Parts: sequence; C-alpha cells; structure tokens
Amino acid sequence: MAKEVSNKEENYALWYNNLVIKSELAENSAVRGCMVIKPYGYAIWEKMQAQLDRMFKETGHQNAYFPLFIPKSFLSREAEHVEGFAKECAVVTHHRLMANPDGPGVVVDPDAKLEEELVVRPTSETIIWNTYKNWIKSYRDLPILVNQWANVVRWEMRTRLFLRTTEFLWQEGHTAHATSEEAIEETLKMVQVYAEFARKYMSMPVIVGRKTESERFAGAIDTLCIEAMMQDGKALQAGTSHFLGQNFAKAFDVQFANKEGGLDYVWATSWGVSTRLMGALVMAHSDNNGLVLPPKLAPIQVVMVPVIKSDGDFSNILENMSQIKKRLEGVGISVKIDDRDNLRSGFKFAEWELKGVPVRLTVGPRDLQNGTVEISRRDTLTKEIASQDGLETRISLLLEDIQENIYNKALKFRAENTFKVDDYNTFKEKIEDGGFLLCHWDGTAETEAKIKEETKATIRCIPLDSEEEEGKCIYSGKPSHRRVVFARAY
RNA sequence: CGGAAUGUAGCGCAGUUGGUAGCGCACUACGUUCGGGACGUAGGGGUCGGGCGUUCGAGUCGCCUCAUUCCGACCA
Repeated sequence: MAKEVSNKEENYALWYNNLVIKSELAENSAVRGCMVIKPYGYAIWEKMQAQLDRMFKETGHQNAYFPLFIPKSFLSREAEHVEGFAKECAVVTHHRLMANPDGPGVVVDPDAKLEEELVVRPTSETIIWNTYKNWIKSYRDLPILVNQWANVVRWEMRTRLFLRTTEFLWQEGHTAHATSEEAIEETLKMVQVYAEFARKYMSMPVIVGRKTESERFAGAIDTLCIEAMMQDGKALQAGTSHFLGQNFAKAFDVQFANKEGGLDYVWATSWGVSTRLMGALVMAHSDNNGLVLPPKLAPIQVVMVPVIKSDGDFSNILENMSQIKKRLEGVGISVKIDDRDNLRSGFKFAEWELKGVPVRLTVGPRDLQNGTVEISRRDTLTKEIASQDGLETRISLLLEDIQENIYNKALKFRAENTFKVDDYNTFKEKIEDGGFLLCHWDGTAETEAKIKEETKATIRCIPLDSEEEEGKCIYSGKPSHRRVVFARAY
C-alpha cells in the first residue's frame, strides 16, 4: 500500500487517507465532507492544542465556551458578517422526529418546527458579542481576553480534506477592549503568537502580513495573517487575527462607561487557527515515504523496533529496550516500543516512517552483544550505530536538530521559490510554476481582481516587515510603495 | 451550482453477450521466519450505495435518488 502512495507525490490526500486520518462519510446521509480523525492523527492535533493553549494563557487569555447554535437573527446584525457567511450555514429548523406514518423509519415531526431557526455556528462572533453585552458595563470590566476551543460548520460548495472540511475543529479568540489602540495591539500580538507557533513548533516558515480589503474577514476592519508555502508552491493561509473595530459592539449594542463617565462602544478582535494546520503540517514536510513530523508535535518522538532472531533473544531485547525507554522518558522524550510479534522489522520500519516518527531506534542481537543501538532519523532517512551510553543526551540533541533541520529545509524551499517580478508577462509565466511572487501593486481592488481572473493568483498578504520601495504596479503601471506577495492558494 | 468520473468484504479492485459474487492486502489459528515492506496451510467476513422498473432471472439493462472524488465557480 505504501508503495502505491510513493508514486503520487503530489497527492497529499493519499497520506491523509492511508496514514493518519481518514475521510469517512455516513452513507446516505446529508453529512458532507466531514472528517474522521484517527487517534494517531488526533494526537497531533492535541499536541498543537496544548502548545497553543499554553501560549494563549501566557498572553493573558482564558478559555470559555459558547453555544453551538446561534439564533438566525444574530447573524444578520452585522451586515458584512452575514453577507460573508450566509451562503454556507447549516440551519436547524426542527427539534423532533416521529415514526413515519407511511412506512418504516422516522420523519421530521412537522409540529416540532422551531419558532426561530438556529444556525450551526460558522464562527462565534455573534453569539459571543450577544453575551459580552451582558458582561461589559464599565471600563473596569475590560479587557475581556477569551479563547474558545470548538467545532464549527461551514457548508462550502467544495470540501478539501483538512484544508476546507464542512466541520472542523479550531480555536477562536474573542477579545474586547476599551481603546482602539489596545485592540490593534492585541490583533498584532496574536498573529505573532501564531507565527511563533508555526515556526518553532511546526517547523514551518510563515510570512506575517496584512490582507487586502477583498480578502478581509467579513466584518473586520483589518485582517492580519500568516501565510505558508506548501511543497507544491501553493500558498496556505495558516492563521488569521482580525481587528474588528467597533462593528460588533455597535451591532450588539455593547457599550461601557469610560473613566470620564461617558459611554463608548467596545473595541474588538478575533483570531483563530484550525485543523487546517494539520493539512499545512502534512503538506509542508511530507516526502515519498510518508509524513515527516517535527519532534515538538510528534505524538511519538522515538519508536523502538526490535530485531528478532528467536524467542529467547526477543525477551532480552525487549528488556534492554524498556531500560532505554525509561532513560529517554526520564528526560521528557516520548517513546514507543513496537513489540508486535507478528510483523517483521522491515515492515515496522516502513510503517513508522509513514507515520512520521522523527527517530527510530533498532535493537537486535548484535546490538545487545555490543551495547549499541541503531539510530535512524526520519528527516534525512540516515542511520548510524551508536553506543547505548549517553543515549539520553544524544537523542535530545538529535530531536532538536531534526526540528531545526526541517525548518531550514522548508525555509530553503520557500527562498528558492520566491521571486521578485516586475513585469506582467513574466508574472504570468512564473505563476504557473507556483511559488511566491513579490510584486508592486497599485493598491486597488480592481487590479487585484483582474490579476486573479487572469492568473488565479491572489495577493496573499502585504508583509508587515516589507520595506518601502518605489515601483510601478505590475498590472496598471501606477506608482506603488512596497511589494506584496502574490501566489496561487489553497 | 456547471463538467467529468466513481460507488461490489475493513482497504484497493475485478466481475465477459443478464444465469444467483471473486482477487490482492488486511483479519483469525497453527507452523516456519525475522538487521528494510516474509511464506505455507486452514479459516471468517457481502442486504453489490438506495429506490422503482424491464426480465423466468439484475452486480450487470433503464429511470430516479443519495453520496464521494477530481476540475471549475465559491470560500474569514
């Protein structure tokens, strides 16, 4: 099965399907494009969750939980917001089933029609701001720094495993502030948290930037984002942080008494990342042998595979391995001993590589005799024989090295596929090969739309750290002061 | 929502001009193996996505329907 996978390097979905996670659908149901995550895959999400949660708490946030169902009317309070989400909402209209009077099975009880329909949250701004209204009376109640871990549903026309599923898991931060400055600062702070997470933990380089008006979140004044490059050269938006201004406060009438005794509308932000990050992780690092997980997010960091010659040796080897396991666990490394006796070691090697475990230790009769162990690293697929002495330090350093190496590899790939382009013909040629194109743009939505129409490339973001540079718009020739990032995106 | 394809065992598939369901992998048992995806023997597992129709007889033909995948359109 794995051999088949390796022939289709561009088909990341096969890895999802065969290795970690599986897209399954209830037959004959209206459930559409909802993923089922296998335990091993979910463990990766849990690792991400745990780290992000730590980072949110470090920046002063608390977790809370709000309802799954949103009264339909809430959604229409903010004009742009409803426009952005109206076309992809699942709606609850009834609350009861009954035995089918005309045959077997059950039907919706027509008498159980809801007074007001409920929308399954596509995002929680509305229901949260409806709640915040009751929480906020005075400037003393501010800021509110809340995060929610939840599932959301967006009934998009087309799903793509992990990148755009109908139901997905995410976190959404919703903060309320007394001043515009404070909210803007929060927006910036959280996008930087995402960038740090992507770089340090996912080993995935990202560009931090600002969305253009047309790519902005429905209801936001400003949207910041992190953009990553996948191995096929396409861009993937991996996280967003929005400055919502007073839009939602006004829509839900959330005012507070300021220090001066006057009434002000609250300033808001929202920010989120989702299970899309798992798609990013797969597409950023995988190779033809399967997943390559960064050690910091790998559910299993070290897998130990015994090589067995006879039953007698097997128990000796297992004994030796569990000693090593204890030592490694003592320094905080997660270790799995693959003691399945019905599989050959070669099969296990391939299987753990498929699952992306960063380091594999092989112990056989030879090693037992010599006090050695074979160390294989997933990122480079290289092996070496090492002494069992001092293994804790050696493996700890190796895990750090792998973490860094796959980051550098991804960074190098991005650098090799990022180009400054100054004329439109070159742009049209280059964009076919994928990658990021840094170009001048006149700042108009019209130009942006034209380029998208003609090349399918969009402005991924205006990098926050972009330097001022005078130039001419690649499309219109009008003056421009900085380059923006164009790419085809997922 | 447009175009194309697909739906048969857990997974991947075959199934001829219509004749009552098969292969590989996986699974179970036993044995031989084990330093890069082992092999033998014996087993278990199916309302052929669903419905209606044609027919003596439908996995196969017709109509409808549901769902999936890919390409578009759409998409904080």
